[in-house]
Amino acid sequence: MSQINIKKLAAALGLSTSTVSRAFRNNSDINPLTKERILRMADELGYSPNLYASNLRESKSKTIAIIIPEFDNNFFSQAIKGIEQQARRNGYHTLIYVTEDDVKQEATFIRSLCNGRVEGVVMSASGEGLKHVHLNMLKERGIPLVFFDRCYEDVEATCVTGNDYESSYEATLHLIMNGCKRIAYLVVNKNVSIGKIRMQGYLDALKSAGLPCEDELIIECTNDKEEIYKSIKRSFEKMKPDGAFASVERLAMTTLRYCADVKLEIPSDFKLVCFSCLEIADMLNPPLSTIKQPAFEMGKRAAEILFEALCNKESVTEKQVILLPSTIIPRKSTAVVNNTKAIGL
Amino acid sequence: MSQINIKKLAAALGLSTSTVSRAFRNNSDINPLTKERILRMADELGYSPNLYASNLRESKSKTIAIIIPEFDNNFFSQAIKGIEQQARRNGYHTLIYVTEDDVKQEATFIRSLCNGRVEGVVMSASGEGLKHVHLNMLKERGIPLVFFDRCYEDVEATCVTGNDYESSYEATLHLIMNGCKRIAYLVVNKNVSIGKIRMQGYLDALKSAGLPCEDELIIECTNDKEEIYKSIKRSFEKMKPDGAFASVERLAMTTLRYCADVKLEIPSDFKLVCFSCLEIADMLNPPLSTIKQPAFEMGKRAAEILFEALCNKESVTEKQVILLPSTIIPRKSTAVVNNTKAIGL
DNA sequence: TTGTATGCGTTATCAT
DNA sequence: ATGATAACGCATACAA
Repeated sequence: MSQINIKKLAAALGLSTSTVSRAFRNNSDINPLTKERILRMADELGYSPNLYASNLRESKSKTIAIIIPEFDNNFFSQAIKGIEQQARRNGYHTLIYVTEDDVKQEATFIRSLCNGRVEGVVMSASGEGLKHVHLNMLKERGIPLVFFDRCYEDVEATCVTGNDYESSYEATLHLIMNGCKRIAYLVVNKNVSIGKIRMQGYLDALKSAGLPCEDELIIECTNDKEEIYKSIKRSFEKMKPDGAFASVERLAMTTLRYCADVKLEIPSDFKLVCFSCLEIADMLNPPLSTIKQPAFEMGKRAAEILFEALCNKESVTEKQVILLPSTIIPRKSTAVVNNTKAIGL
Repeated sequence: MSQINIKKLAAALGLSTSTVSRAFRNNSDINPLTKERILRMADELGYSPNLYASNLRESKSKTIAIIIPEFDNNFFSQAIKGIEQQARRNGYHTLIYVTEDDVKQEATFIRSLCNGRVEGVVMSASGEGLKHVHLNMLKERGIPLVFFDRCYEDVEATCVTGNDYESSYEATLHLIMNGCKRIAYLVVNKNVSIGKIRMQGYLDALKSAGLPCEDELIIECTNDKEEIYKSIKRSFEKMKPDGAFASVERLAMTTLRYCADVKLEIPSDFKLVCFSCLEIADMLNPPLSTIKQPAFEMGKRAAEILFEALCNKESVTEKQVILLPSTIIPRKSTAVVNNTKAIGL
């Protein structure tokens, strides 16, 4: 099936390719009638300009990429939604890549984007490797990069993230105020930017309340569900925490399961708060206290910044850090109870 | 900054462009040492082949598109994950488009894909308009299409979906067996393929149990949260159902909220079951009985089929319908209770 | 194994 | 307002 191209269309109309080309571009001078005639015929023959020829000619792709570490998370769905919506508004296409928390994958993806495939990248970092050379390739190619949520500190790029330190501090303090004295911190990887910052908030809150921070109350989990459960079980049995602050929703869910299994009553025996974008946190049993990040906003904002950079290529691309405030929503899982048992009568 | 291209690289090496080109393609004959020399120099000068020139030359893009109606849904996150993973394995890139349930958007997206941007499309349909001409464009261009979950019946394309009719029938029967006599059916749009099929299962189950089906127990909702709540309230106040089958998770969540608001006890006064991929359905209050679709599998399978078609271009592209079975997971929200109130003592 | 020459489909420049 | 032509960067058929 011989593809239709501009030459054939021109021939069929008895016109030149330049005229036909003009019909598909808005600005050029062309007789409205001719244009109409061309478009009609194009429609009939099923012609539309070949994308790759145009892109080659104009050296632009009208495409951006989103790179995220995972997908199992409400946060990322919502953020992507914000990015995609913004891209659509700007007439851009959106490529999506999931690294599954693998920095090597991330590097591979980035490399595959540098040959003109995209004009910009919005990304949430996948790890905390030390050399982020792969990201420099983008800069060399003049491809702007905007981080959201998880950033690499050593990379010069604007980052749209949450006020994680403050939120973590507050959430921990919230647990303390409501009576917790032995608070566990649940984290996937305490060396990754986000795990680290959130931990700092936790540590500082403990300190400011004069509570000791015990290493074994910092529970580092993997991404594997079984493993998470085991880590929690091990640490809880030994350390007997009376509360926990989970840096990631998934860890809180496993904690809830563990508590149910060992009949640890929430909130009387144990309190729990976590970062989460779950819309139905209030319908859980018990209703879960959450730190809610503005995920959609974050994605949208990151994309907006990217498109600004794309418009004024000349604009100063200084590294900016934009913090969008999270909201702490206290629910039953951290409520104060008249805990007669604990008081002793 | 004058971009580096194959000519400059060749010049820098004192070689011809063809030799350089060969170094980046695996099959061609080339002296390994030359190749190595070229690659090293390329790395140094930051050269990689221009994507659009290559694509134009080879007329292939190594890209597929995913088109989905919405993003707020666990089902789609998981399905996309399956598709993206499969694409990655096949060395393809993945464009994503969200229609927000707008068939016009869908058509616009499709059109923008027909100029060579993608080699294939995986999509979940956004509506039930009658003319799906926009999809014929794909066929004309020889771009294979695979539906997942929601299909257009009039379009000749393979569809990977759930055994929705059977699941709906069973779920409704489950409610009946557990004592419900006035069962509501909650649906976003009863004319869309999936809403229609699921309704048929519901209706047939009622019929086979000898229960009447009352029109006003079929509650058609929009996508707007407020509206959903109002529709449910209106119908529930008038029709006093003692159970409901929700074709979409979101509707069930609103139902739960409504029940809480009006102190309708679940499962004693009212039972609820719904389609949902929520992993934490068992942690809701009450634990929610669900029909769980294999979302990840569905996406994966749809992508696999697409890539098969992409490999053997010649393969018979007959319309196939592949049904992946869902699992009904009964939980407390549909449990039988010793309902002394109801029995009258 | 390497080089030469041509064309992929489009758009911009220049001429008419 | 329209047409002729060159160039975008690459990959292949063919020649050496």
